[in-house]
Amino acid sequence: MSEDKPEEQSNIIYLGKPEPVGFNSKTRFLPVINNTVARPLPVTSTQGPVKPATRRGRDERCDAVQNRQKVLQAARQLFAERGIQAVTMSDIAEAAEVGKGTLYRRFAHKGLLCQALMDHNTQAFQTEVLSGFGEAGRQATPLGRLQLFLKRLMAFTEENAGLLRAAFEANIDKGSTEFYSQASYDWLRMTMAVLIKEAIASGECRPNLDIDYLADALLAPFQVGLYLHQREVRGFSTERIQAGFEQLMRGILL
Amino acid sequence: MSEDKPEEQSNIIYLGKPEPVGFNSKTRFLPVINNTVARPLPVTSTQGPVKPATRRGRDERCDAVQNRQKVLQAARQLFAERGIQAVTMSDIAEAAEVGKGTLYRRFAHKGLLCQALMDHNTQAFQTEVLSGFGEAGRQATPLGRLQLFLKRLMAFTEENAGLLRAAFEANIDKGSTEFYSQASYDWLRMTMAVLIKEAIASGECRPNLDIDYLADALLAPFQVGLYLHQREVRGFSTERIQAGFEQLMRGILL
DNA sequence: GATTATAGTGGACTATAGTCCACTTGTCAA
DNA sequence: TTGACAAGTGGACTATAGTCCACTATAATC
Repeated sequence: MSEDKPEEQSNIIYLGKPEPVGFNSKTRFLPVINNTVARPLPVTSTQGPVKPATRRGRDERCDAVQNRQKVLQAARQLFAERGIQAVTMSDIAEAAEVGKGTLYRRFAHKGLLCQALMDHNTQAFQTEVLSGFGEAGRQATPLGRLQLFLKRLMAFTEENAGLLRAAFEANIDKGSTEFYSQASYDWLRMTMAVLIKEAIASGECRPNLDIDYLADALLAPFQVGLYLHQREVRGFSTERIQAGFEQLMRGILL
Repeated sequence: MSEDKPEEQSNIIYLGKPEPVGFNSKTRFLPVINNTVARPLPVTSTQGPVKPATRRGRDERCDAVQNRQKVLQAARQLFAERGIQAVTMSDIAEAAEVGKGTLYRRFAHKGLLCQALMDHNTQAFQTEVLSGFGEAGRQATPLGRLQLFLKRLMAFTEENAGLLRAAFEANIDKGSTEFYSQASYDWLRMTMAVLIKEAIASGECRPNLDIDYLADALLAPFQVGLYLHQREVRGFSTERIQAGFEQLMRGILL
């Protein structure tokens, strides 16, 4: 990773890692760290004052902070006006009144910019998961929480469909396998793995499962391209998808 | 679809459609139609003489046929020399000694060109599936054939990894949901659906499954980006993937 | 074999992504 | 305060994808 390039965040706090403990454990309700912007940001939000220092301990310059905000604001507005696909990086730079170098320094490509725009929603999602889904989650069994997680993932996909789609496309453009190395996917996978593990521990799932494989495999049907195809092109309802997935978890074999 | 644009093939012959009958039925061992090149081509191969006429009944011009061959040959060689990613469409046009207009008329983007280069392998795959996997298939139960199918799909993915990856990336570039509308994916899904249906009929799978949903969901873990990530980045063996998928089909619930 | 409609051709051209680097600004520490 | 230097900036520039269209070759028809 080069010195001056936008760095991909990796200090997300995972559920149950490195020593997975009970999902309900108080100690696990940790803050979620933003994982979508170019630089480490505080827990609060993309908007807030930037505290975390760079390698040498120097604060992010305030003109840089301003420019980041101008870029995000311009992108939000242009996306709303013309649709995400129709907006180019140059458009955004121009509307934000910054140079392309500045834009690309923060957001190496449109996908990362889209991820940054989803930041607030992403954090809400992560926080909810880490909090164990509030009251509903506390009353549920581990398997119930796994199902709550997937339901919440579907809702997240629905409400961020446009940005997720654009982010996916831009990320794939950088290499189709690298998508699965991203922190955001990693977080989904780790969360899924913990939830499966706990469902095994509670006796609701079979023992001796290949958890790491199954975490991937069970997330795969929710991959944004396929999910949106099912919803928009094939006309599947969310209920149908949920029910179908339920069948998958139960297994197709008699 | 505009008149002069490369058309995406759609006259694949599906297993068991529109009236699905027994997989073993002799009548179903139909020829497979090429689904990867810009124009309808005969069953035999991309190389063979071109017969099928255009809408008005005129044969494809022989200079066009030659140029198609020159393009494919040039692409094959350049891909081998420099790697697929490093070769641009202009490189290919230049090496094939044709103009860019000619190149794009046949292959609207690199993905379709990659698909055309896999054509031979794709046909071999489809033929094998339609033939019921030869002797091994005839001795297997419907569920056994479903497993043979997925094993063969994995082998196909392994042997065409580079082209599949490039084709996937280029296709996603045109819209992440459209990938799943392609004839090639459609063929996989329909095949999967028939195999599940037959396994239900034979009593090996639960009845009342949402076959159309499950066909997608069970193919999703084999999506090329995820599969190659598991193989190359995470170091999963093909055996591990097969075993994990077996667990998925059995269901994770106790 | 001449005619004609039209498929096919090629390369100039446009659009966009993304890089590069000389220059400017802000922060720190002396 | 100020000097040094890292961080940040912006726009010219390069690379590539993909379009467009005047022109050419050829298959079908007369």
